[in-house]
Amino acid sequence: MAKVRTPRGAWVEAALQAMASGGPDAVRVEALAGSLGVSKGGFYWHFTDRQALLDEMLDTWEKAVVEDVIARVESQPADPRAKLRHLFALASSVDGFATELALRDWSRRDPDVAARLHGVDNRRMEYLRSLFAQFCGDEDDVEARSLLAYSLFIGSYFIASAHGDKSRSQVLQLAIDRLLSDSWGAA
Amino acid sequence: MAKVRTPRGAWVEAALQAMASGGPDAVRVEALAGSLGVSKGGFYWHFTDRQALLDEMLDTWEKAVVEDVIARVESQPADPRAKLRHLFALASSVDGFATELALRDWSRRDPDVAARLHGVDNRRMEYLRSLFAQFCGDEDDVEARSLLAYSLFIGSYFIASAHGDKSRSQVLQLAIDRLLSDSWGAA
DNA sequence: CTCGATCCATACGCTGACGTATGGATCGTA
DNA sequence: TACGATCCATACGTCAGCGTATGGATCGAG
Repeated sequence: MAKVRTPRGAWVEAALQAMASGGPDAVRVEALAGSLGVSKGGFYWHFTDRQALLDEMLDTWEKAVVEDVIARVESQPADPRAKLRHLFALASSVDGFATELALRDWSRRDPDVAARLHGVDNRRMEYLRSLFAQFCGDEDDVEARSLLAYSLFIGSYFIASAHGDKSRSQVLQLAIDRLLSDSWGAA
Repeated sequence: MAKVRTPRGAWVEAALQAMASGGPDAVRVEALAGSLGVSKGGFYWHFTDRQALLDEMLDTWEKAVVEDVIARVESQPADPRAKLRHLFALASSVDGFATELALRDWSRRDPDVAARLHGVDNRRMEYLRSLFAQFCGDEDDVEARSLLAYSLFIGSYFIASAHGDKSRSQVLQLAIDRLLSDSWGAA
């Protein structure tokens, strides 16, 4: 009756789950084994040590939140504004955002992780620029809007404040509308 | 010769420093004692346990990054736009931002910390609203700009991407100029 | 100089987590 | 059924970190 296969991928998935809910220090071999219903015996058959699991976990995550997301948005033809709204919708629905926050915190202590996040930020910002540039003439405008958009994405998951009688998603919508507007005056 | 006084405040300060550079799990009693040049013997004279130190540390931080900052901005008379620029300048210069990021990460696992951060966010957003409302008629505009401004503050410390030939502070300036502009069109 | 208050050093017990070693248990295939 | 490949259980050694206990060490006041 005992399930005989706990494949490599199952450990990685459990690790991402633990990372999301408890941060890097919660990714403990014995705890993962417990959540998978097995003992840690098998873990050391798949992985040489804990670090090997962390590396593979980062590989998996990185691909999922950059390449896969961009591919989904690009898969259906639409104008750039619609793609940006689609992007935000995808980002807002990702329940795995906790993982990203945990990784960003971790990156401040681990140079390897920091380098990976750096790459993720650059690829995302480059994609944002490419979309904004399609309806935004001024180069400075493109850069400012891209940074504001990305900041909104990051910040909206961090900031825990009330907005009076408006819901969080309503306020987000207001902000996005303004980021997608035709023109901005500078102060 | 041996320094006889390592006051309570010194432990709190060392804890904040450790929090900034290594996160909550780096706030270890024995490590703090080491960085202060003493053994942990004295620690348990001041504090009942590690949690007591963490609580006092949060009290100290909370006051420093909300009340003290607002008081500094309000201390000199200026128009609301100048105050907002002052606020951003202060925020950008704060070297203790790493502390804030570590606390935000921690808050996802600790309800008490989460409640404190929630309060901090509300007080800061309320202050932003009060400033934007002074030159911004529409209520939705005030809310959207406040959230974007706060997101920019948070996000700019997280996002690690290059901006071509422009420096990070230049791009930030571009974004702030737009947040302070007279009017925005909606998409 | 004495003495109590304040602060520190050292040694200890305990727990949780990593990694190792070794002997199974289960599965696919012939 | 036999057997090798794959996966798991258990016990163990080691180490880091918390909290405790106890005996100092230093300082200010009188």
